[in-house]
Amino acid sequence: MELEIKNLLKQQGFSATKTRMAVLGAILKMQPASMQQLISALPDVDRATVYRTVDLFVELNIAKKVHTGFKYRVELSDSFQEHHHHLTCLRCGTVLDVHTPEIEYAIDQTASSNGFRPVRHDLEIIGYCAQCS
Amino acid sequence: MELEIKNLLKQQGFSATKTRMAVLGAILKMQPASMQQLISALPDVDRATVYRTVDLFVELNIAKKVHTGFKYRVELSDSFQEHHHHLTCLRCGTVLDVHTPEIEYAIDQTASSNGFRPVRHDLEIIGYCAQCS
DNA sequence: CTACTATTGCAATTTTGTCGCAATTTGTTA
DNA sequence: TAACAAATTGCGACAAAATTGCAATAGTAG
Repeated sequence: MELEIKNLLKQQGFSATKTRMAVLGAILKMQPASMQQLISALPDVDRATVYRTVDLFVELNIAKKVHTGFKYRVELSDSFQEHHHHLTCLRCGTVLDVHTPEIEYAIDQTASSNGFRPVRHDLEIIGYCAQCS
Repeated sequence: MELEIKNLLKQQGFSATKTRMAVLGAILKMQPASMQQLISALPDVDRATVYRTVDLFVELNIAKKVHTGFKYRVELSDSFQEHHHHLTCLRCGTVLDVHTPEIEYAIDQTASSNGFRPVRHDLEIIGYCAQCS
């Protein structure tokens, strides 16, 4: 995975620097990761650089920003892992990943029946997990 | 609508002040409205008051925060208008409201099949509208 | 190795959101 | 309606989050 992305960066004319690889590593390890989490996990990388690197990753479609609760978090884009949604627990904060064809289908149907051509979508489900219910 | 909410406020032990009604009016007119939009639309209301008022509305389930693009916006809660989702056009910025039972059903199914008790959800569809496709 | 370009850290700044408190407004009671 | 108590608001300071310009550094090609 790291190698694949390293090549993608070079291919697009960007360097696969240690710093960028460090940010990538943190995203891989913590996803979905908030900016604050990434920043604290990378004490040797400047805050501004973390922001700029994440923005670069988003532009290159390596990562994407999703919402869990009321702030966005960063995770690998759908090109590098299966498209999925998050179930966020209000009590313990656990984030569960789910993939459901039915939801995808319903979303596409709804969009096209409105003459809308969907590019992407973002679904966030908030509630209580099995343990906290 | 304003009257209904005025009564709800009083009923809950809060005053329906001019300031609060002004914030409500701005939400009604601009929804979904970003905090910055609300703040600029209400030059005579202090920034802190706008935040406090929106928070109060959210607590009382008069308004809710939703995501369109990458910051949250404020709109009336589902108690005062039909639950819906947004189709946001990348080109012209139009936001289309849609309501689809199929999506709701699929979301509930997915949540419960994971032992998750959903409280609310937020779906945002990004793409191109009929005119801009 | 040298020279050029991209990347990074740093510091300053902007934007966003919060807090305590004094002043004002609102609601109540007489 | 006058006056008091409680709720609400504005103000100013502050804190946190995000962005920017620029100089120093690291990466890359020849």
